[in-house]
Amino acid sequence: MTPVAKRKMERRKTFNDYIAKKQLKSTKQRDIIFNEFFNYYIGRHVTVEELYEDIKRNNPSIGFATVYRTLKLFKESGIASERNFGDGKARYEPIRSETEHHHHMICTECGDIVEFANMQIESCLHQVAKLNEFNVKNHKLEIYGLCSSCGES
Amino acid sequence: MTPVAKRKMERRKTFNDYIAKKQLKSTKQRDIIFNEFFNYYIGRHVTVEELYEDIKRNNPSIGFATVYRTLKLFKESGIASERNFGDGKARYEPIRSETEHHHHMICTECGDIVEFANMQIESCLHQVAKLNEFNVKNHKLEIYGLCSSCGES
DNA sequence: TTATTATTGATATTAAATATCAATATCGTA
DNA sequence: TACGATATTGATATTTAATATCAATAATAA
Repeated sequence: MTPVAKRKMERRKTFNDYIAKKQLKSTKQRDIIFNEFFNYYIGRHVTVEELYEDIKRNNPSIGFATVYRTLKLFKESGIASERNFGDGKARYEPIRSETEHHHHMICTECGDIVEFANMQIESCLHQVAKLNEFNVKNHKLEIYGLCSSCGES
Repeated sequence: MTPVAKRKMERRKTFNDYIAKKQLKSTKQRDIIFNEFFNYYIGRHVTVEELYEDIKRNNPSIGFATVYRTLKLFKESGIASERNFGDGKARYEPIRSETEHHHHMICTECGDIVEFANMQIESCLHQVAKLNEFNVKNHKLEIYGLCSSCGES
């Protein structure tokens, strides 16, 4: 099995476990949204509206509210994360790995998003938290500026 | 002159310069809001609504829209920064120094905000940006979790 | 199969951000 | 100091994303 396929199965299991634990039900709509989101949006940052428009093309009967609620469910179950890049719209992104925590550079000119990970930053940050006796659950680092295409760096 | 008083004058000058450059006008309302914001909200993170309610007590004639617009002006002129801690409301904070860039740890239980600065994180981050030929204009790091009072760290 | 309970989709509501606009204040200039 | 051009103000309206509501429907356990 390829690593990608393996990861896909893990996510599905995590989601199923969450469904079971919370005594929720698995539905056709959730399956459709799951597949669309995790097949086509790895490494991307999609708004509820965008995903809804996308899914509607092949599944016209699915409602906006269902997409909205399902993305929240993905987030709650730990297989997706919610991002906010300052344009007033929440964005959702599939979590690729349990361990790797990545961050974003957002170009304020063209909207392009570059992802990066940096172990040193991670360790500094946990050190700072430890000093303050702060129990870290989550963290985000966003760099705003001009990407290589838009500005002389 | 104390450092605080000096900083106050610098901010005022920055703001006046911005006003002049953009051919805006200086008004009583802007003065009132300026004083309230920079006298009482250093190190704090105030919403438009909160500042409006505060100012209204001594200046009942000032409108919400004016407070809203003036905080935007502070931000544009570089003397305040806008923050968003995930509760859907924009918060404004006076910028204390031109050089020091600080970040936030937000307790998801009690809402308490602890500020911190870390040179090593700053330099890592600029290094990453340089590698990607990304021209940094701004950046934010937020750590979410439980503060020392709310959770066993 | 049935009873129970969660889900769905359409729509309504909420709340923050922002736009509108007539009345008014500011400011450079005569 | 008065005038005219222009920005500002404050009340209110509008927009928009997020969320709540609810009757009809689908999923699951017994």
